[in-house]
Amino acid sequence: MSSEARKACAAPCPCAVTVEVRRRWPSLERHTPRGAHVYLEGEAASRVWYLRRGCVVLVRAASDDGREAPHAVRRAGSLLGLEALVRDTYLDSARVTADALLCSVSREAMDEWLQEPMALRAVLAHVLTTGSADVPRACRSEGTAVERVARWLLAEASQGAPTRVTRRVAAGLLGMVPETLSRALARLAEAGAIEVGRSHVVVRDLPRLRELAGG
Amino acid sequence: MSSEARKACAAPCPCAVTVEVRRRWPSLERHTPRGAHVYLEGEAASRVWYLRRGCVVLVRAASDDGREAPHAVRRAGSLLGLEALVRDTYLDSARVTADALLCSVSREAMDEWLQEPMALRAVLAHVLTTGSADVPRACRSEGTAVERVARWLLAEASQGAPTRVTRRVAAGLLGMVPETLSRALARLAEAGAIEVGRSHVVVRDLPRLRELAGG
DNA sequence: CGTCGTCTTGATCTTTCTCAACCTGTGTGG
DNA sequence: CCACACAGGTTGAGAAAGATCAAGACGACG
Repeated sequence: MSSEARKACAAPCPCAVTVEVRRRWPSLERHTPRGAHVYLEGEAASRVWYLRRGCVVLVRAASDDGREAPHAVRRAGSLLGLEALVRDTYLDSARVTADALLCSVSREAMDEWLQEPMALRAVLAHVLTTGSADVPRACRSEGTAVERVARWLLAEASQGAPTRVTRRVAAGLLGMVPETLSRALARLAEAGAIEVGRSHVVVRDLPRLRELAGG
Repeated sequence: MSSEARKACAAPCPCAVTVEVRRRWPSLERHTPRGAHVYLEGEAASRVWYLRRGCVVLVRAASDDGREAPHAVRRAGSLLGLEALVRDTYLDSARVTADALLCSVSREAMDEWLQEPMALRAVLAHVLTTGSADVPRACRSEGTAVERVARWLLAEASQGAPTRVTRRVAAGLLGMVPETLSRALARLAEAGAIEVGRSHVVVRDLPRLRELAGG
């Protein structure tokens, strides 16, 4: 992979995968409404999806009490269900949180597509990049709730597109309950770092936010 | 990737990467003693390593207070520092926890090696597999300390080779302090599921352990 | 045999979870 | 067009889990 290609992959979007997919995949697109599931945890992993538009959250059953814990957000330009290449069942459920435009191929077609060295490289780069960009480990030893939320907001801000997820999902990503997230946001707001509304969060004072995220 | 190749990749070891590496990489091996670092977080990502023997833990600085949080264990047969393919610096530090036998190649050589479709596939499979096999998210919403420890022990047991890591590292992986891990192990022991010594943990009653991990 | 580092155990304190009530914007049906 | 139900969000008080601090025990190693 050339240094140039590496840079292209690291860029938020359009990344190499997008380019490759655009060029190669049959344009069998499907609109999927908010709330719908793309695939379910434990289901036979038979297809791989490409998310052209919208937003999808990956959730995994927390335990047998039926609750679920979201653990990653996938935005436009992402491949979903890649575990189909190495496993027989999906590891998590993918739920649409913002109306999505998806195209998919069967595992076999994906295998075939990966005969192309360029495609294979693009996918590898994609996996390495998204894997490392995921939400950092969410546990108490990573700091207090306020610090973790501040860090998450910083990561969001640096990504450009604001994540449109509900409080419940955001809290899940951060490993806390919605109430705690709400309180943390309130603290950050009263410190003047952000502005919080029922349905929006805007960063007001970036240095201050960084400061609150720091220690 | 054929169904057969997929199965081979999913197998614990030797996986496709091992086979490929054995065949292709120049056998420039280097012994690295326990405690040494393979690479450091933030360092220029110039090489990729293959861990032939031993055990390595990946740690990431928790915050600016100097503490570090381990977030994954890599055993024999793993590739280390793959972020070199998509980034300019390493995302975490790799520290040897059991005397290791490593061989490494420069980023450029790795790029070149990846010209081989087989190699590329093996690496993709490897990344997808290890990525999904990592320790599950460690946060309170994933259950109590006892449950998380029980789950971790089950995962360990199913992997065959017992992880030889210190309590400190194990606790870090699970997102708790060593004291909490110690107490959780004591609880599991008094429930008869395991036997705990200063330097060993043996599963005694698998069904009981599963039960304690469950809800 | 003594020292050091790791592990364990106990007491206390902080944080977050839980449960409950209340608020607010949205959508529905009369 | 308005009343109403409803889901998602906020806020408060109490409980529980884990972190912290401190002391002691065990094992490795010189």
